[in-house]
Amino acid sequence: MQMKKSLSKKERLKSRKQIDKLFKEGLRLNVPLLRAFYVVRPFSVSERSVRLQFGVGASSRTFKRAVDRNRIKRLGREAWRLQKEPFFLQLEELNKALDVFIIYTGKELPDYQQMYASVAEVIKKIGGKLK
RNA sequence: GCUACCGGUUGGGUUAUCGCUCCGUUUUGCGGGGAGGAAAGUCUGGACAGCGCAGGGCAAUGCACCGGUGAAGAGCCGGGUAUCGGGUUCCGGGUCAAAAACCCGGGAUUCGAUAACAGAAAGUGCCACAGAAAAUUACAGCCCCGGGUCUUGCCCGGGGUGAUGGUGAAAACGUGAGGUAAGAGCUCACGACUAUGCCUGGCAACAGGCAUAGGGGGUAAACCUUGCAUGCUGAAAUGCCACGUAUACCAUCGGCUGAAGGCGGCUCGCCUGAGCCCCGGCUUUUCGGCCGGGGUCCGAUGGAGGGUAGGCAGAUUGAUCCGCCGGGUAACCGGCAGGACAGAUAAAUGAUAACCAUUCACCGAAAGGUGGAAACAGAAUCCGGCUUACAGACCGGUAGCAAGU
RNA sequence: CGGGACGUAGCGCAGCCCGGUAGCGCACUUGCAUGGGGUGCAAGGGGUCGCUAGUUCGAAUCUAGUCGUCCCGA
Repeated sequence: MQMKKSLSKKERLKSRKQIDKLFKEGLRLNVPLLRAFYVVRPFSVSERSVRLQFGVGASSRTFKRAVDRNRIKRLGREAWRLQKEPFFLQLEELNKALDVFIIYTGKELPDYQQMYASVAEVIKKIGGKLK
């Protein structure tokens, strides 16, 4: 596929139903600063499902101001966008689809470097478990 | 000039690479738009939508000097009044031998700030402690009368008094004179205040003047009274489409008698019999019997329950903003031509790098170099306001300090 | 997006309506009782009443603004 570094609407988790299901049935994974929920689905071309869907969020309990929550989500999306490519290839090989949702669990506003490193770790761990 | 405080305006820019969202065109490229002055708090006023609605009253809530403005308002503008602060000037007093200066008090005028600014003379309540008394009150004191006692005096009883005393946040108009047994707005003069009437100025609030009457503590962000305003709900409103489920149950109404005797409106309640009808199996020559399964109403509206959690409309161009001209003290209004104006929905507006502005620290004689800092904060139906948060820069005002004229 | 409640001692709460003394239980400190501890008894300390203004002579209480915590509505 082209545009390997993009992250359009289709590749983001948008449906409330799907996200609720993910929290309820998905597997959980903790790394410093982040908590990830993920679930592996069988992939079929006929129904227009997407191989890899992603979402990110932060608790409004710990981050009261909307500016800070927006900032965390933007940094999270950016880090995911730049690092998801090898992941995608692995899924294609296995013919599976994957949903991932990341929640920021730190208490203070992160900078880009921290976020990038944490997301990299999440991808590494999930990638290991897929095998 | 510096520092502090207050008010107002503004709320960094350019480029490259990789992305996000909407629109357009074409087709997988290109072009264009993409957070705020507060988007915030949700304190207010509307628009819009659904439901409700004969008329009147009560209740509840909100507002409260006057005029203007506006769709409306607890907004804004102008004016009035009150309080506070400053300046100028005048008068009186104190300090001093005297003047100046300084301090205190008052008047006039001017500048600025603040005000939930109707009513305490409709009624009710409250005013701790202290004090005689906190609003029809007498503790001490003062004065009068009667009685007791030998008189001054003292004691007992009755009465008058709001001047004296100390208390308190607050003590029953102020000053002077008359008056009295002692006293008191008890009376009088002047002054202050309140109410009413008239005159003058003003659209009005109100101000000034004259006359008459009055003696009344405070508190309405205590209850309350008066006047005015307000139907309720709130985009999760509301309309449509798709998906999906159960009319099992209750109420009202209509149709309808059927494969079945009638009613209750559909399996045991009654007449009358644990009934009747259909299908299948077994048995029987048939009638019949036994076993198993199914049926014994349909529809509309509302309630209640269950299901769905997707899409479209609402929904982004409007009481809009910028510019010029005109009117108005101003808020604001009118006219003109051109331009500008996001639309997401687990929710776009971002990341990295460089440079230029702003500013701080250090190095340097300078040019310059090195390293930092940059606030408050993120649209969610849309507007008008209010309130709160805010780095730096610029403008204005006030106060202090330093220097000069 | 729209409603509502609560901030008082280390902890859990009362007082607020209708203004004047801040109180209760547990905990803490000291003493008594016991050989010691627990239990019990007696005494004591500890408070910007979330914060900032206003009304009032006077505010935990009334009013306004503000900060924080929690809850409810598909």
